[in-house]
Amino acid sequence: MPELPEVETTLRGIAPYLQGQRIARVTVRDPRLRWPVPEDVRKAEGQRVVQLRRRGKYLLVELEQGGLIIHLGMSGSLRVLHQSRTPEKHDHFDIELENGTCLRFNDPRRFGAFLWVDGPVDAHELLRHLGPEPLSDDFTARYLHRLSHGRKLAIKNFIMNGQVVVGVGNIYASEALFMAGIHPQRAAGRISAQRYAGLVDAIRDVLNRAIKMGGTSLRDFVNADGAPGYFTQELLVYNRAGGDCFQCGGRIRQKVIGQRSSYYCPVCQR
DNA sequence: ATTGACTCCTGATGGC
DNA sequence: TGCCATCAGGAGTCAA
Repeated sequence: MPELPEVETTLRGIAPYLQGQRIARVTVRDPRLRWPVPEDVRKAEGQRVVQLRRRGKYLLVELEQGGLIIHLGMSGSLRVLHQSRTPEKHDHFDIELENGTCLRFNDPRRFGAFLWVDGPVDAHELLRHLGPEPLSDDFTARYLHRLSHGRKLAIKNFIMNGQVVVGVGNIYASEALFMAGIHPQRAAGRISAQRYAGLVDAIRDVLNRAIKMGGTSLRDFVNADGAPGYFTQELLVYNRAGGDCFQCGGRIRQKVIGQRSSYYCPVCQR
């Protein structure tokens, strides 16, 4: 999926067209997503978009009364259409504005979500237990170090857990751990405060740079204009199994950790 | 409480 | 060309 940088890229791409505009119609063409799309989403019709925000990998559409939550899942994308286009396969829903602009959601794997929230959009249960935003001041080495105390799970799984920190998915977890020189399988509780400081810096740095490049497109991520992200060419280890480590010249390895492919340099990462 | 396995689904890819 | 296995960026849920 879209990880934090891809969701942020999507947000920045669609926000200018949505903020302050009035929603004319919500059309659900195929409600089969991660959870069936509720009829309630049509409560958005006639309402003005007060604000568009991101929380972790969730896009939040705050309306005058209630709001919408959109998650891109693994293969979802949102496109802004300036003129009408024939819906294609996997185009699950449209949010049409009074000014004629249309936001169209496509998701082949159907792991995405489109939900209605009564009341404040942040109050939804899905968002209740999320950890801090990695680009906020709440995300510190001290916080990570304390939270990891005594925990034996692999550091990669630890930082990919949304209750620990949001937005770090499989690609950027591998990248940040390489940058910080930490082996992805190291027990989270066996990493010093100092090394956590390096990891926090690495996570912030890789996410910020990826946002600047419009995200990573391995196969299907496209932004609101339908263009891919360019961070793919900046990846240091992800998807580079067998390639040379840019730091030591050794061989990049691929290993399944917690059911997900992980990439790392066994020499540089301990 | 913490952890790991399983699950949802379609599509791309590679081997034979 | 077809068939089959494998893999894919997420994350909720369940069982141990």
